[in-house]
Amino acid sequence: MTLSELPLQTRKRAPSKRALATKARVLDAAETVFAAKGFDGATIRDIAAHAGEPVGTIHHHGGGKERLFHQTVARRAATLSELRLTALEAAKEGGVLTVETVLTAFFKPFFDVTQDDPSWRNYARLVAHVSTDVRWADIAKECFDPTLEPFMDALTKLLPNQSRQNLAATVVFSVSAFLALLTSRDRIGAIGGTGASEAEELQDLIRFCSQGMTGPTRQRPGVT
Amino acid sequence: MTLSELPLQTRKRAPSKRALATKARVLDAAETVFAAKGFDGATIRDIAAHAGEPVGTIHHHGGGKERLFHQTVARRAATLSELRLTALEAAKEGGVLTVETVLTAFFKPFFDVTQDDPSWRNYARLVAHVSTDVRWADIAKECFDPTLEPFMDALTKLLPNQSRQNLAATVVFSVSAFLALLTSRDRIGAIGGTGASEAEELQDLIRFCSQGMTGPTRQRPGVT
DNA sequence: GTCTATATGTAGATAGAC
DNA sequence: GTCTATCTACATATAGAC
Repeated sequence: MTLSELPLQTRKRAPSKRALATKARVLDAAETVFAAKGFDGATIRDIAAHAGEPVGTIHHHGGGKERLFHQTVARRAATLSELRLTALEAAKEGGVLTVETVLTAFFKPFFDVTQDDPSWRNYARLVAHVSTDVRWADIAKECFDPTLEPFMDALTKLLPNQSRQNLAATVVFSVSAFLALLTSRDRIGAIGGTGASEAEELQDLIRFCSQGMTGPTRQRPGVT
Repeated sequence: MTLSELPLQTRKRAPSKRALATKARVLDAAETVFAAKGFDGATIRDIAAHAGEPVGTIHHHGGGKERLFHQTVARRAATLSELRLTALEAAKEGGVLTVETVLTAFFKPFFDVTQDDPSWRNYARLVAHVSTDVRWADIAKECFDPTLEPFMDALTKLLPNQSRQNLAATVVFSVSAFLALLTSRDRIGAIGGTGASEAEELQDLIRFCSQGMTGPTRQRPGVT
């Protein structure tokens, strides 16, 4: 992934308002198409058609397919990280920290924006692609791993008897379950019959993960 | 997915021994390449090179890219299903059924073959692709969902107070966590430091999921 | 910055000799 | 059944006019 490690922007003159709007349209279209078809299934032409722009414009703003993909993933990552860290801070100030409140701070902000905004739902599919495919490990490391650390630290304090390895495993399990929730609600419905509300399913997930981490035989450090 | 729903074989004359060997080589190569690069990233030429066969032969035995993919996924699915159902029967006969033993019967057979045989590890990556991408929902339904039902039934009996919806959700969470374990061990290691043994991580997973399923859960009025 | 036209490569698929 | 040669389509990318 050499290309993806290059800086996303080489500093030039400040772009015009119109140019920024075009670039936003390009990234919006790229987000939609990459989310729907993955990196290999998506084509520049497809993205161009979605953006209502000529093919050349996609290359001009995207700087090649791989860099365009990287930019598309990175665009919302900072916002997402901020939402999560803010939620974690709020949880810390709001009272006793528990495994459930930490997991809620991690999951709920992302979940909530996908409820309000369809483009964030697309972004969730994109994140699932990045997390699944080993080719994008560098992008995942850059965009998502840093945010994970404060949460890992909080969980480590709440579960002092667990090995770091076991905790890391359960966190990875939790994140993959979360992405499954964001991307495969239809599948849950197919197996279980008429679906529950999305909010209920988020509660199911948080309970599942926190119980998985603590377990009935271990002492819960606090009460919600 | 019209093509994938077509029967995989239209009955012809029995193929020669040599032809069967060639077809096996084709499917082996397809498995490797599809697992590594996904459906869109893989090319027929790439598969041909891996198989040491000319391009035309891949088409002859594969019947087009989509049918080849379908065949590749289906080939090991029956074996996998049998391993799992046998393990479930053995667990039933072996003593008291618990959530842990049911999950073990589901996870461990697949996990074990990936330990013994690298081609099964490739197959695990392939299964992850199929489970992730909505395009292959039909293939997943055909190859994997039927096996899921006896396990769902066993879990339903063990957790009678849970709604079917909640159970379905936790099963989907568990399966995605399992696939994460099979495909992203490196990632667990990256977050948690020097990794535990694979067997330990399977135990972590089974404990995580069974604890996640038991304990207080969402219940619904009117649901048995 | 934007758009048109085009260069260059490679994809999936097949026809027909062996 | 196996392999060669080839068809057609479309991919990424760029050069250069506006």
